[in-house]
Amino acid sequence: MTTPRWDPRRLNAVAADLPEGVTPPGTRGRILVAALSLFAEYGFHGTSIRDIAAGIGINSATLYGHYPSKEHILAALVLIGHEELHHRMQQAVVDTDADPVAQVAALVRAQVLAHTDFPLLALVANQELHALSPERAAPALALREQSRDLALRVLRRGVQLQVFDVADITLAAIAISSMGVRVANWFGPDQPYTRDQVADAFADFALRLTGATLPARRRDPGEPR
Amino acid sequence: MTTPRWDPRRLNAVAADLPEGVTPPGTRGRILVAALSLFAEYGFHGTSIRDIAAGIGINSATLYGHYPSKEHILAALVLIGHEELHHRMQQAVVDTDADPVAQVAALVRAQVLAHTDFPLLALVANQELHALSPERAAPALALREQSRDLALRVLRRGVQLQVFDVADITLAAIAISSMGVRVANWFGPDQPYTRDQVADAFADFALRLTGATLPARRRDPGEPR
DNA sequence: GTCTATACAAAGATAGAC
DNA sequence: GTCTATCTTTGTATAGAC
Repeated sequence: MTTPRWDPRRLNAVAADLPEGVTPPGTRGRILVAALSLFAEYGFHGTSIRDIAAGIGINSATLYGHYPSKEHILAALVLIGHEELHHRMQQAVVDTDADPVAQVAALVRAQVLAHTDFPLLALVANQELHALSPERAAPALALREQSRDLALRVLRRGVQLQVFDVADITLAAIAISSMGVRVANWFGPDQPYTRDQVADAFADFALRLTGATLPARRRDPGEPR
Repeated sequence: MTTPRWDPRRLNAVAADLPEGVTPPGTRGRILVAALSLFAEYGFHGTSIRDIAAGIGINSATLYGHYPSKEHILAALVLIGHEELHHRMQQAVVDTDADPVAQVAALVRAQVLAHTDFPLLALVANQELHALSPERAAPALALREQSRDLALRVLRRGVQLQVFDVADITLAAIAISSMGVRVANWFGPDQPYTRDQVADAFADFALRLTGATLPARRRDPGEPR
């Protein structure tokens, strides 16, 4: 790929952003951001080292002064993406008290907002991880497992406390996280929802899915069910 | 890519299969199946024309006697995938009576089973569509829109009949379909669920998500909520 | 329909000057 | 740190014989 062959259609997002504090200074950081944008749009194999260099106006050879290979650039992005999600989910549990309903809502909100705030990063982290060698994918996979365990623990506890009514917490966790993962594919300026509207709606969906008892809402007051 | 660089990790599935009746006879069909397997595992750009040819023991030049370009092979697969899903969803509604609850369950079951039965096809249709030029992606996108409209119509009617309690049917439809789309990424021989278990569980999840009134289940009988 | 041979472009990566 | 130049491999695709 030298020139984009057609308008981007893979996602509905604009600027390529990285979370605060993780972008390396100088050219290293600019390489990362340019690669993020291209990997998200065209995929790892659909992006050449020359595309990345051209994106920030440097020579392709200069790239190798900062990263030893194209795969190392992807590995850095994939790790940042997984770290950001895991960090937010951990923080969500820390910031919430021991009520399983509140914990599920906080986890789903955290996951959704991570995907609305950094959709390109989420997309690359999820969909291009397979292009990494096992050794370089391992750190991200370890984080992914920790995030999954966190969600499973919250669900399991809610079932034990009889707050939730789920026959299989593994399937429930998969279903809930699936809703969140896909947010990166459709959230963006071409649709009418704010990040908080999506986070609230999906937290509600997740709690309904768990069979948690919720305050009645959105119906005409007094209308019977 | 000449030799696989590492074990497949992108999905949890085995044989590359196409729906009955759509596989072209002879070499054309074998090309399609080989390409399906490779595109699913390594992506469109991660797969070379030589890889596909080697997968069925023919010369790469022979390929061009059957398809004019690599992109045409992908376009054929992407279209088949979207047709299969759309066909199953249409059939699901036709086979179900006018109860919105039954219709949602049937639609979700159809979507889940399409993804459990042809996970590689679903993955390629969803994740590699972006590699097609707009003209060649258009037929699949049209089918996708029809499938989405079908789901929205069912949801809207359920809300009007006050069977469902959803504040925003668009977000509900996105959440429900997200659960189903992701099935292709995790369903396979390495996990303990059957296709019907997943379909049933996800149909249940979807109905809970819509706020539909459901028969009590899975709780000790008589236990109050 | 399938092969051999090959053209031609693009890709990842390195050497060495500034 | 960045550039020019270049090496080498891989990729898409075609020509023409069998």
